[in-house]
Amino acid sequence: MSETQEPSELLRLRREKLAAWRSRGIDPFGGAFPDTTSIAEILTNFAEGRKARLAGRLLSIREMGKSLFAHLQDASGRMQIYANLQSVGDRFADLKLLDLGDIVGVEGDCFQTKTGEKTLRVRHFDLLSKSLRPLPSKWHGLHDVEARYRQRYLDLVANPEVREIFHQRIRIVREIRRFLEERGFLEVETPMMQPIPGGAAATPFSTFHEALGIPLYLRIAPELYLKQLLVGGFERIFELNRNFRNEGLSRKHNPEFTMLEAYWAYADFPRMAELLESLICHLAEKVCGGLRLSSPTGAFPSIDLTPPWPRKSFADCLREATGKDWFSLGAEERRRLAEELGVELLPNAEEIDVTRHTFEKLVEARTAGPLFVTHLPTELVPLARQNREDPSVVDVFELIIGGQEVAPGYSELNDPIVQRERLEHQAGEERQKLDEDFLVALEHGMPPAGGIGLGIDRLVMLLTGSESIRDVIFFPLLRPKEAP
RNA sequence: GGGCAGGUAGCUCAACGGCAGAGCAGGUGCCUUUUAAGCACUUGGUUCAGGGUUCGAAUCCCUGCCUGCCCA
Repeated sequence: MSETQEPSELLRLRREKLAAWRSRGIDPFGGAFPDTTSIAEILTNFAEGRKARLAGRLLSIREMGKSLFAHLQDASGRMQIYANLQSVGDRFADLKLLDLGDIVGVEGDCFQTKTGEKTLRVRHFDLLSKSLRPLPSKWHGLHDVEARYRQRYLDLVANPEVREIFHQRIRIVREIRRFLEERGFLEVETPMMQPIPGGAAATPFSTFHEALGIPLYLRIAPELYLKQLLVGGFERIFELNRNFRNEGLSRKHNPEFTMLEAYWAYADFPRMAELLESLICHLAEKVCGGLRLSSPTGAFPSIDLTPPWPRKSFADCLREATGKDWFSLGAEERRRLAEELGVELLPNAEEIDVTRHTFEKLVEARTAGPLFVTHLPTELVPLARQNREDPSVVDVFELIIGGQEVAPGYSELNDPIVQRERLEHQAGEERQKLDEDFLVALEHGMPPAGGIGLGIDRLVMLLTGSESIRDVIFFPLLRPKEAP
């Protein structure tokens, strides 16, 4: 709202009511209102005549002459309140100055209306915060997608299903921490600002440290630091926090996103697959109430997480998808085959990217899963251990659920000489930066270890049936609206 | 970056070349167990912005901004 413009009548009237409260000697932005009970608790342990104090936001008001019904919403739910001339006496007139959206504290006793609704008869009330702007429609909620993301608080007030998704997200994150801690993993924190952004292939955000006079980058992955902690003697660690990638926005991408990485010394990738399988099943049962998920995009009928989940090699997947023994074909044959099967390729795509895109399009996108795809080509995964029998593949898995890559898991590469070569001779789009400090650490000896990464936002999308990453991040990045 | 769809009252949406409307919210009045309360009356618009076509534009055209979806 620009300063010079005449405020709308709606806003003007609310400010007039604000002044009316003040003229009655009441601060419309009141102080504390302690010792309240949650609405959920009162409704659960409801008793006729029970005394209670509640605080929350007014979501509806039904005036009826000398009495009034309203609904109050707090963090735990909503409850009807009732007041009449007898119950609040002189202050009944003040009730007329309340608006939808006002935050009030009430005190009174419980009763049931003749239709059976559990209700609080108000004996005393305080205005705790005057709302100067109207709430979204009380039964349509807030549909405007842009407003929902830009003013998430309105989305949360008006749309209960949105609140529920974020509660689920909170439970998922909490359960991940508990699950790992119960198994002896320690949560650690490593740098978010790194001199060399390593551990993944992505464009970083850059910043600058004035005192040292050096550029720094927001991390694209914590991997190289977590491995240094393995070198230092930590054996089971995880980090569950934000990564940053300076890339486009989409249904599946937000520039900052939450990632779990866990490392387990002396374990290997099959062990990590078991850990991940039991973690995700645990989350589904704990948070979604079962192992059957609906596919968020609607691309698959439903997803059954009942373990054990199948394991299949990358080569076998491609053989089934293309009908040919992919890796025995020449580069030209692969490209031709991929294009015949509808994979779009850039003319200058490197060989490994032809394989990668073919896999993504013909296997990943079509797999409802869950499926552990194992033994990816070595060039695709520079930080994983090569297979003993076949050094052209690495001892890793890629977990696919709902047509999406959900989590990678590795037998980590701990040979410093091979690691250096692999980082120096990378090809294709997944090229990573060389971090000398990391290589020196490996030279001091890193125990063999298994590692996993789990994108939390996409996991939450999957477990809550959300179609967009913006529905599981409170404040997704949007282009800022220009000031008028 | 490309394609498609969209942006109208606080909210949810109509009107699609001919008076800018409805429901809810808001205001006034009536109403002491209502609950999408009810009844009566009623306020509220830079139709995203700018330009063009036209007797006349929310509507058609162009440019820009923002959003969503699909593709890269």
